[in-house]
Amino acid sequence: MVIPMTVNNDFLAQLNTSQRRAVEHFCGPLLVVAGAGSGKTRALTYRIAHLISYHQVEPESILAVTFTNKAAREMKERIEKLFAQEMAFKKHGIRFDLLNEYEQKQLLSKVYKSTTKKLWIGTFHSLCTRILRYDINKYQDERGRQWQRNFSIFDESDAQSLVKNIVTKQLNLDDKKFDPRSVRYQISNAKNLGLSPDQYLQKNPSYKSRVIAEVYNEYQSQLAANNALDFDDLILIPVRLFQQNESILGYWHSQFKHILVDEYQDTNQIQYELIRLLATNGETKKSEWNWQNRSIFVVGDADQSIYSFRMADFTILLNFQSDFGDGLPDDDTRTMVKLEENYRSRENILEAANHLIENNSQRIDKILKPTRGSGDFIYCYKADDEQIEAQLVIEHIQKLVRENPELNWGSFAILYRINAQSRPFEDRLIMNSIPYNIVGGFKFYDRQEIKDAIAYLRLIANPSDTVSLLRIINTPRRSIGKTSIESLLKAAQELEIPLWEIISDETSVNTLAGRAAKSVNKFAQMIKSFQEQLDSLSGAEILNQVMEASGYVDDLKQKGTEEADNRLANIFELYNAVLQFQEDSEDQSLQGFLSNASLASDLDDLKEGQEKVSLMTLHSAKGLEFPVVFLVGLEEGLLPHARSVSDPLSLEEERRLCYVGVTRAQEQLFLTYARERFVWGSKEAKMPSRFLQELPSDLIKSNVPPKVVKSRPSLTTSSPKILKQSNETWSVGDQVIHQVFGEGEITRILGSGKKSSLAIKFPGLGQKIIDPTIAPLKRNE
DNA sequence: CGCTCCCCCATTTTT
DNA sequence: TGGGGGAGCG
Repeated sequence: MVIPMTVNNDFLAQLNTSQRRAVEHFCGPLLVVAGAGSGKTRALTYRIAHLISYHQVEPESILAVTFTNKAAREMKERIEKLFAQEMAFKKHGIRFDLLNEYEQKQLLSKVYKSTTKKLWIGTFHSLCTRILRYDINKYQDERGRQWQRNFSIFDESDAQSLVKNIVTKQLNLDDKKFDPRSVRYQISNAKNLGLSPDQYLQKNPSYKSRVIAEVYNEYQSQLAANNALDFDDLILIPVRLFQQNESILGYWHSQFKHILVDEYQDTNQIQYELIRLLATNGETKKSEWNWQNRSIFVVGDADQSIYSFRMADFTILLNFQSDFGDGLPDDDTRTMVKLEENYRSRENILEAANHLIENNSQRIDKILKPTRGSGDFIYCYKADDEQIEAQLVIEHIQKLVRENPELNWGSFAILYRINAQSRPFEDRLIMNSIPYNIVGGFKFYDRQEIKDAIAYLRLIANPSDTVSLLRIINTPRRSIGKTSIESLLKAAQELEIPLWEIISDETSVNTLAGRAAKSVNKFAQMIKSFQEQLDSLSGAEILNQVMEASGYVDDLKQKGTEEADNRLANIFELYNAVLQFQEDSEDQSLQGFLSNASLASDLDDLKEGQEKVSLMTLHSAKGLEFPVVFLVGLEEGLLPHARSVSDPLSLEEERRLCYVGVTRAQEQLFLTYARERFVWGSKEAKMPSRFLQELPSDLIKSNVPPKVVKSRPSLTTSSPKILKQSNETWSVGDQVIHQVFGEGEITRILGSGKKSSLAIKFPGLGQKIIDPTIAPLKRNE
């Protein structure tokens, strides 16, 4: 598809110099250091559009890796729109938004078919899944284990129970000494470093590691037996495959000519290895690299690296210059661009953010340069406990909505360190019937009935998936009891074949299952019939039919409880999700939907323009922005989290987390903390977070009298005035309580004598002129 | 053999 | 504070 160059000139004109350098980059390596709100998504999308329309790059040879599915979707949509705008001008000679709805849709769908559909945009996990659906059958691990293309993706709880079973049942270990959760974590970390069980043991020689390596090894065997992979394998296996098979690597290397990585600071070793292999074809000598018609373009911000618990390593970003780039100092380099202009937040917010992050030692020097006005103060409130904290925040939101027509519920975000903090806010939002959206916590796909339904689908798609089989063989009740299952399972284990192979064979079942045989056979027959129709029925049809045929729906209908009704509704919602997926991706296969479902995150369905207050963790908030942000629970032990305070590096990550929170705010930022808080059912006294002291005090208005009273010289142009009236004396900087407007601070004294009045700034309400002789004011101590 | 009740344990962040 | 697992009962 060829698009006229005139278009490019249009969109390039909207960019600043640095953005333009990034967008116009064609071949070779480039690191884009992109501060919060500096328009990095714009740089990414424009560059992709530019590659295609100006440099005539084939869309299918572009690989763009994002951190969330949502980011991937947004990027596709934005690129789609860019091209549609171009085409509108070219074909109809008018602006895209002036076309009627039908013409718009038609253009978008045309662009989708010709361009965006062919782009490889997605998360590491989803892109790797796509690669594995082609090539996993060519892979063999160090112990000869193999997988088939229809592999299942095990979620964290599947993985967890597998590990737990190995630790406690198979190896009979003391689960106090070998906590299954921590063992699982160790295994995950090993995989993220690219280590096999043996390599892990070699690197950490100790008794404990020997045991963990043993569990790891057995865990891999069980995954293979289920023809299943965990999240980490999705990336580890392509890397191993590329390392062991030159021609497969060669194929994908020549497929992906232009590689873009968003949130590069959050990549871990194995992801880095994947990118390195694809970009360089595995050639380690830098001098041998051929960048002709190829590029590696990464975008990131070390100050927003908040995923080290997932083995993310921002030194990978810090090393980009020496890894891929020219390694020259900042002023001379041609392989790095810094985006420092911030288009999101008010100056006061940026100043606070810059000030805070300067307390970190490990970073690339970079400041956020304001492009908007200074804005209001940052307000900081101390509450007695988490209930009062929530009340304060919600009342404030109501007040702001009442008094600012440009704000609606969707303008607000409440950000916290841990999910458990959400409850009091939720309670109060419900009490006041304010619509809200909570991201995280329990996910849709974690619900029992959804996991059951998915288990049916997984078993149909992948008969080796014994974990799924065991989940649903007697759900709903088919009087297939423990003992019958036990004996079938034992046979399968002895023969080292998947349980399904026993269960799907009538004779074997008759021999082993006793009275349950009839039920087992009937069940197997049902699953078989769906397996036969795997290619002829769509995912949605299979789901619909299997939920009926299995008796799952009838079972719930018969129960008739409110809970059962809810579950039915959820299953229907799942059905809608399959339909939606089929429509969006044009992928009708069950397989496609299952992969998508496994990799879906809660954040992905956070819809914009919903006019709902958003509640989420700081981690979930990355990449988002809101006019008004409440950063809550700023207490020692919470932010920074108690588990991080003893380690300087973790503490820096907590500070980055706080920085991420601060930089989400466009217009106004509120900070809150509680004096005491319920933790595990008992009240605990809390100290204000150390990060509060790291913010510039002259930008912050607090409801706690500061120890040293500082007035802002910039606000009082003349020498400080004092207003004396009746028996009260008022001066600039005084904290007051107004009967109607609440707490405020005197910012100015106007006039003199009888005619004088006070300018008082009320948090969130702005500045008001008040005559203290008419409106009673109280001093706020 | 399945269900319910009770006790104990756990909370950092997530693709 | 809630969910999961184990024990005991119907």
